[in-house]
Amino acid sequence: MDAVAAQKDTVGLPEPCARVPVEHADFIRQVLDRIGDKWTLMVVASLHGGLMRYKDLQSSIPGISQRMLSRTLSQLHQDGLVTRTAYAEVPPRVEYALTPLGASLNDIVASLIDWAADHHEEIRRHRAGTGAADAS
Amino acid sequence: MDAVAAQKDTVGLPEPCARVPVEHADFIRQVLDRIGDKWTLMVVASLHGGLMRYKDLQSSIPGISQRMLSRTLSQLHQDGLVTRTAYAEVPPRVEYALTPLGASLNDIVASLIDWAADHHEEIRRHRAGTGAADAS
DNA sequence: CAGTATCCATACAGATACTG
DNA sequence: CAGTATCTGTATGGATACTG
Repeated sequence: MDAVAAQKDTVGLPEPCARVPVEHADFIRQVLDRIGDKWTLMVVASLHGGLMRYKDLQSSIPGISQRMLSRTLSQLHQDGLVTRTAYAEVPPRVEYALTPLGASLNDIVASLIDWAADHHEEIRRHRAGTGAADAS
Repeated sequence: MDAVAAQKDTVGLPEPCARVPVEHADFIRQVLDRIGDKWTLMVVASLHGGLMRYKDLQSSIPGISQRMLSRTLSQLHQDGLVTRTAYAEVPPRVEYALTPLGASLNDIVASLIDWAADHHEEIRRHRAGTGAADAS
């Protein structure tokens, strides 16, 4: 019945929720825009083990192209999340690694990946039949 | 001969890291594709307080359009992350809320927002001058 | 109020080719 | 090996109009 709405009305946000919901959405927006692209989190996740070279990263991330890897790496470097060490030697070698800042993000990324690993089946089940009988 | 033969090892991850890096990238990919859009995390974050109606959500998330809100909500509902309760009455009222699954994701989203709030200044500093002092 | 459908702009992303 | 430039396709996302 209609009693479901009795638990809490005033759908706005009159409560003193200390969280940062959407009021300060500006920097959330910025962070989301940065990490919300197709590869950033993958690269960060790949870097969790330590130093990695350009080609190793590319090998590590199946479908990524040079362009996307370079772009992502540049953004990450610009934002101070990864370090870039270039050895201007005969065989060019460039190594990337997470900065402490990047590592802190990686911690959350790891949580996200963990969550994905833990719930992707459930999501797929729901996607097949949204709370209803199986459709396939 | 050059030292190209060195690529036989270390491209993968020789360490016994129990994490799920990029080997099972398929479902990570799926989850990232879903939450990696422009609004999903914002909507989830907005729903953290409990039940919310369509219009309230729209008011809560500044720049979102009907299309994007509907889309995002549909995806979320399809994936079983939010519940949709429609009262097909004279004044159409539809309420959305996070499911336990959605709430578990919201926990990570909260961490992400917290991280963003905590480090966005640092990121901006780096973006202004990448590791070096700004001269301009 | 809630939501969908259409049209349109752009940003994202991939393939290729080229350079250091 | 590492990385950039160009060209192009596609998905994302926004404005508007319309329906239940």
